[in-house]
Amino acid sequence: MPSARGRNLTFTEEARRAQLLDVTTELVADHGYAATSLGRIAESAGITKAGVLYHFPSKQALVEAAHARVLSELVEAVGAAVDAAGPADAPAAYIRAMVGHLRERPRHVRMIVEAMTSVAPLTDSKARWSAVADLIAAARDARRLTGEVDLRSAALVIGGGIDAIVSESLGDPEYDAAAAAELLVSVVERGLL
Amino acid sequence: MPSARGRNLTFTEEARRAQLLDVTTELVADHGYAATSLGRIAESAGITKAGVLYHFPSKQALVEAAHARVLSELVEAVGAAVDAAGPADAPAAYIRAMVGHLRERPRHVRMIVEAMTSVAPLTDSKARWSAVADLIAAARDARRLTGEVDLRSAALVIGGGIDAIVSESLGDPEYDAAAAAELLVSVVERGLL
DNA sequence: GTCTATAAACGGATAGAC
DNA sequence: GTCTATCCGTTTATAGAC
Repeated sequence: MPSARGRNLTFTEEARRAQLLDVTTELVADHGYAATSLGRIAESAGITKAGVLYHFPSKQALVEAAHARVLSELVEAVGAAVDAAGPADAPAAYIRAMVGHLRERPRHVRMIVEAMTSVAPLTDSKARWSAVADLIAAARDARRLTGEVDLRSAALVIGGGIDAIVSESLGDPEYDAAAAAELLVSVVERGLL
Repeated sequence: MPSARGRNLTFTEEARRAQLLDVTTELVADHGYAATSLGRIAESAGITKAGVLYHFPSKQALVEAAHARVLSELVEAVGAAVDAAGPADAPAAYIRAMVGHLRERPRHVRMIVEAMTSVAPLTDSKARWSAVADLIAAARDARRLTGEVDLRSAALVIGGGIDAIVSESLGDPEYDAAAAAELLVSVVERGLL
């Protein structure tokens, strides 16, 4: 597979890049974007600033790459769960997969938040809610129900609810996020939303 | 009223502080915490960096003060709306007041987000959801209903839903946030949640 | 009360050796 | 591929004049 550098990568180069994405995700998640300097990234990876900049053209490019990798992992996991469920159960599967995946990856959550607020503030919100809205519409269809509520608002509330549940379980590992996810599922299944 | 500086403030000093809180809120909301230097704050206020640091001991203290002012304005407005409503209607009043207040103050929203992620990452989430949980419990009591769902999770989902609605209306002023708020209200009134 | 001037450190990024 | 060395801009904060 060709890479972003326009040629094939050696194995060691590939390994370095993966390592840099790892340490960047960890540092940005734990200390924030602003507090994560190239120097700290280099130190954590065991090389120098210049060494880091050989693999990625800039700090921003590196952080964006780390962000993209975290995001693609999420959409892959959730997508698989949704596909495994039938259309009628897709919304429930989505909620459970999102909460389940993110709750187990606190650093991924913080990485996403940090990247959204510090490097990609213009992330298109529609990309997220419209996917959920489609799931709800398909589920209604599969169950031969006529929806009463606005799909966009329903999808937004579901997304916000998921975020709040995940965020809470990050701060309090004792919190039963799975039960909270079921609460959200029950609301969706009962028609509102 | 005694001030944080331990003595009474002159009128001009009070005015300067208020002006600095204003410009700081504006700059942090528009450009983010990291991109808001003391130099830019000073320039916007028409004084110098050293002048700013006479009024506030550090950049962080200034931003925290601006954050606190925005927050207290929010809790005052929402608190008044909740108090004006009866206990039975308090949850609905809370949702409407939150969405209404924040939708009209995009910069306050961004200021709060920026401060939460960059200067006060350890904000106690319980302070927010427990207040909402209390409102729901009191409303159930006033309506002689027995709640079935976990109050904490219900409060979290409501809060997350409000955040998502407000955030969406920030990015798309055409979006009918008031209607979305009514959707959330109807969910609460119908028992779940 | 606000300024000038400056300290002292840190940031990202580049050039070129090896 | 990674390093050393360095540049240059920017940052917060302080000292002391006015």
